[in-house]
Amino acid sequence: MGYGMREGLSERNKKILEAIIEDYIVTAEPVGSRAVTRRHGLTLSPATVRNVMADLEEMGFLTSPHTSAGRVPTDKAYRFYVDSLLAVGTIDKGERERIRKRYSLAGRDIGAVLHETSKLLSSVSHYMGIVLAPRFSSTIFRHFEFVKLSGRRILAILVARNGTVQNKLIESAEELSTDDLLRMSNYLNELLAGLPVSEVRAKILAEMQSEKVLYDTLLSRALKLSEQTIEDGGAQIFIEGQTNIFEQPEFTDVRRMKEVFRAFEEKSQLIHLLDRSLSAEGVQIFIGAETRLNQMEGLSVITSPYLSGKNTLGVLGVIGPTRMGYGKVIPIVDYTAKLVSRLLEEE
Amino acid sequence: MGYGMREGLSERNKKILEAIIEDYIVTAEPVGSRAVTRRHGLTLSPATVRNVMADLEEMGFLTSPHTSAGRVPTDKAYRFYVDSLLAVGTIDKGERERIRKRYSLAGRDIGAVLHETSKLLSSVSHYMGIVLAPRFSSTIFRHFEFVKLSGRRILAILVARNGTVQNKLIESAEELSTDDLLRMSNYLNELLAGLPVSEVRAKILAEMQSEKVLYDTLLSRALKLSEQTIEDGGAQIFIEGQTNIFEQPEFTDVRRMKEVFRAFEEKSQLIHLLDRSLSAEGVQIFIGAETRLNQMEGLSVITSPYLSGKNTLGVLGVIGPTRMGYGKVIPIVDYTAKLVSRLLEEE
DNA sequence: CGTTAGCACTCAGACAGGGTGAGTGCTAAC
DNA sequence: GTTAGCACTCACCCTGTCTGAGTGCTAACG
Repeated sequence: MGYGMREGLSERNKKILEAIIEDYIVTAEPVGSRAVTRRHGLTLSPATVRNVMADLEEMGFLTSPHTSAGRVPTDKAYRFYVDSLLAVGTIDKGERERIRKRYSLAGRDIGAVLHETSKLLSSVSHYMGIVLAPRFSSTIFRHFEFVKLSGRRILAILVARNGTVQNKLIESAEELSTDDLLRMSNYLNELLAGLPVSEVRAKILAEMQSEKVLYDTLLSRALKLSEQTIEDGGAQIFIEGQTNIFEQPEFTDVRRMKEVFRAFEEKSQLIHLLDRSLSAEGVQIFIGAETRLNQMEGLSVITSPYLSGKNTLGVLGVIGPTRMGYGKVIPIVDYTAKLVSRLLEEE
Repeated sequence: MGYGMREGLSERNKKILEAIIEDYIVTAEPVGSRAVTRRHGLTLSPATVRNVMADLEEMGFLTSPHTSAGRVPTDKAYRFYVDSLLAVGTIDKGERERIRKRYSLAGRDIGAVLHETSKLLSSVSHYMGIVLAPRFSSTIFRHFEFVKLSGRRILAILVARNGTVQNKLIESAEELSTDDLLRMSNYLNELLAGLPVSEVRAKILAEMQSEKVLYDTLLSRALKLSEQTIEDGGAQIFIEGQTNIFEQPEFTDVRRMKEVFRAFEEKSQLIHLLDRSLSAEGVQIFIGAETRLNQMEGLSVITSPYLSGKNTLGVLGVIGPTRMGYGKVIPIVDYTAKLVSRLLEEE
């Protein structure tokens, strides 16, 4: 047989595997030995290719849906392809221009930028675009404000330096005057200035113990209220272009479709997946089962974190079929992540 | 023929039409003459029923998909059914209890309540739940705040009396001190106190002309900035349970499904539809083409506005197949609308 | 005259059989 | 090691047949 050490593929075998994968990516149909010879002008006969294919199947790179169909790449094949075979293209200039232009409208609002990003990723890749927004707790505290709505109903507003806002309705034990609220705000603003939001809670709890506060009911009340306000609102996620998967032939089956949509209805799992790639550097690729989500069979995820300075803020990416145009999508995700990073840089 | 004046259906014909519709609602399959006699213990022979069915078809209440299938109700039939035949059930006590309980967790935050509502409508009806949130412009002004983020970047925050918040990032022409911003906020808060948000813009424009302002650059700047802030953020809409339509046999076809999901991806049309029923009183029903959305073929919408006092705030409802359990869903929508109204009452 | 039984007719859907073509694995020759 | 040749497999398509549900019409009935 034509391969040397275990799992080491000969050059020729790699070429053939690559041809099969790329053929399958465009046709979405099992690839036969004949098709492989036609494509990529391999000067081999179909019979030879068949021998190689049999080997590749044994090694777990290919399967055939039934005896007389061609071969289909497995997740393992895609993994190998992405790691060793794929020449990641560069994003072409026109495309880059188009992407950049889309942002000129979005303005500076971080939410708008991220929403636009997910739409953009979807429309450029023709798959689904996803963006995990920065956790509020990863921002820097900027401003606290209590607004009295009526009676004991108070709206607490928390502003971060990057312009994101979190607000919560709280019901205080007794009615407070506007003046009291103002003083409370001032106190908290001073106390918390410049702190990462993630540390705010600890700071508040610490302060509660301090002598100064123990004897000042107003301050202690302020702390109590603010403590109620701070709660990570949960990760926000933008998913766009879900209907694009209707175009993918492998999902024309209603059963599969159902599964996929169900998976996206419950976003928490997806968030979990994105969280995992939050700490990674650069583009990450999850193929099929590697996502560790069982409803994601047949789907791959390409992600990249985006940052501001050297702080990782969130993750963006594309979800598509495992049979995805990796060569094109990877640079898109990469470029977009860098662009978003730049846009959010100057806080 | 057995019917009197034009379009006036004899009692018997009504009974038969009703039987057909109700049969079709549960089976989702064309109803044959035989099936009609079996159900509802009509003491008629199939042959007689066939005659009646032929008449009903001619009148536009029924169609047959092909010669030897049974009959299927048309939109017109559902309309007639809903208007004249349907005995609207009452919502049973257990159900009511279950619904009420769901809200105990949601707290008072208006966004949370509405989101919960759409989920609830979906899960109780087994169709899709929709909620159109109140337009921000329909709220009462409560508080303005400028927060300086960095350099010339300012976050403008607008709080309404009901606790909703709108914020916008603006870039001022020149750098302003925190003090300046505070004075600007105070000025605006005084100026706009108690105004409906819809009138705020006009007020600002009017004030810009006043003498007092013309000679005070700070004030005029404040007005300019605030004017940039006020823009109706567009209607917000919650849609939940989209995957429920996978269960409906008439949508197992991938083509149909695609259409429906596409329709919901572009929400503006849906918003337009809900806007129309905003001014109506009580439960409204749109059957198929009555929605005036062509992708909504085969779907009906049941809506009801919810209010606070006598101010209409928004609309909520259910989207399901025309072949929907109207008798059950109508009271659910009605009850939920009343409940939500009560929850949002005490601002 | 409305109602009904009977009957011929229609048509979608299920089923079976034959043909086709793409593709395979094996073997023997190059 | 490579390739031509060949027998074989199997999904898919096409076709024809059968079945059953349902219809419309007509003639008889109370």
